[in-house]
Amino acid sequence: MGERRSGTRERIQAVAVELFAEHGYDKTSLREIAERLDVTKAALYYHFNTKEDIVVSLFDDLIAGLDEIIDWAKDQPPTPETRQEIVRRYARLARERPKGMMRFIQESKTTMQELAPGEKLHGRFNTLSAMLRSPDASLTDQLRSRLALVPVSASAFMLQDADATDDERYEAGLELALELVSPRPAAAD
Amino acid sequence: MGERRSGTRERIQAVAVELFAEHGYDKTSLREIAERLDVTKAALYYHFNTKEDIVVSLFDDLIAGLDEIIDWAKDQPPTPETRQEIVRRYARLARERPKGMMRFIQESKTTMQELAPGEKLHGRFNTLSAMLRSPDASLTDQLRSRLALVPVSASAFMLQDADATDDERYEAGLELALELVSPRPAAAD
DNA sequence: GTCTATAAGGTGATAGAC
DNA sequence: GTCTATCACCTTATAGAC
Repeated sequence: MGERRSGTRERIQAVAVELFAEHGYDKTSLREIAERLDVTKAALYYHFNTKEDIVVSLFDDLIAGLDEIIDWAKDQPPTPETRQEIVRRYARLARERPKGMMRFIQESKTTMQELAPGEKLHGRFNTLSAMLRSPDASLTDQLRSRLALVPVSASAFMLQDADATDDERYEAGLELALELVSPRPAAAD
Repeated sequence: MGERRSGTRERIQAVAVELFAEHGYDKTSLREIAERLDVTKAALYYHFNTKEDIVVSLFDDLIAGLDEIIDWAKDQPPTPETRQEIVRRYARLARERPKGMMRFIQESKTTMQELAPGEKLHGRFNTLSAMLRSPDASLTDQLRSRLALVPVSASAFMLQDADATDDERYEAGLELALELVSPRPAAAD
């Protein structure tokens, strides 16, 4: 689809996701987005029909990325190695999103669920989590598999006070996630 | 302070936290809260000066609970047993809050941070997390300690699709949190 | 302690000029 | 592709009666 016009659409997305992550979707007004871009609200409506459409366009991109991982994983054997590779691919995906994207979806679940593609995204995360555990997993293991992707998406802002570079935060998130999907030796006490 | 009048204040809090958890703070209007209680918006203003005051009253209660745990823990040796007991006390605290409270603070961080006591709450969680690790912890261990309390507050809704009772979800959250703060044996592969 | 009525302001969205 | 001007709506909050 030929949408190589002036890049305004992409600039709107970039500014929007940043503001959504910082103040939340509801508290971010179109006026605020427009001001930051030095255009008027009306200009936004040339590129997106509604405010919700902005966030939908953001989610669709992420959903496509998750689908790629799911499509790959469903043909793999359910081994620890596969699970670790899922985590690595997810980490790469998260890292490639615009700043604020993962924080937005992580900290605004309540908002998300009222949006149309929020349901879709939720479903993809469920699918991915299910691939990180065996079908007969205990309740604790189910919870572990659902928690496993959190450090990857959240390390950036969960460690924001820590003295570290973005790369180090990323590595820490990946390491913890890998640990959560790897076989655990008998517990010590 | 003698506030034993009719319990309307408490009913407002209970309804508010439920709606905040479900739709988010911003999307929940005072009209909605009032309707659910079969009173008018103006009646709410007799009990709370502003909408924000409702959420502040909710947070203050939780902060007091966290302070109790912190006060106890700061006189204990920094052993695995102490960390496990912190987790157990936090789990008990979370369990005793009104339904929706933990989900609200977990899924509405963006909203929270703009509210006055949100900062305070954030600080208490930081303090508690610091008590769950050694001062020279690696970045991954720092992340682990920050993640450790999540399953406790989030098991109820992270496992909402699972076939289990509330008690079982609670136990699973506690078990996983305990695992995250307990010494780990050498990794297997 | 709760009501009716209303004020003041921001919001998402649209029409039509350029 | 962006503008000005405007609309209808909903919000938080207040004044004053009962």
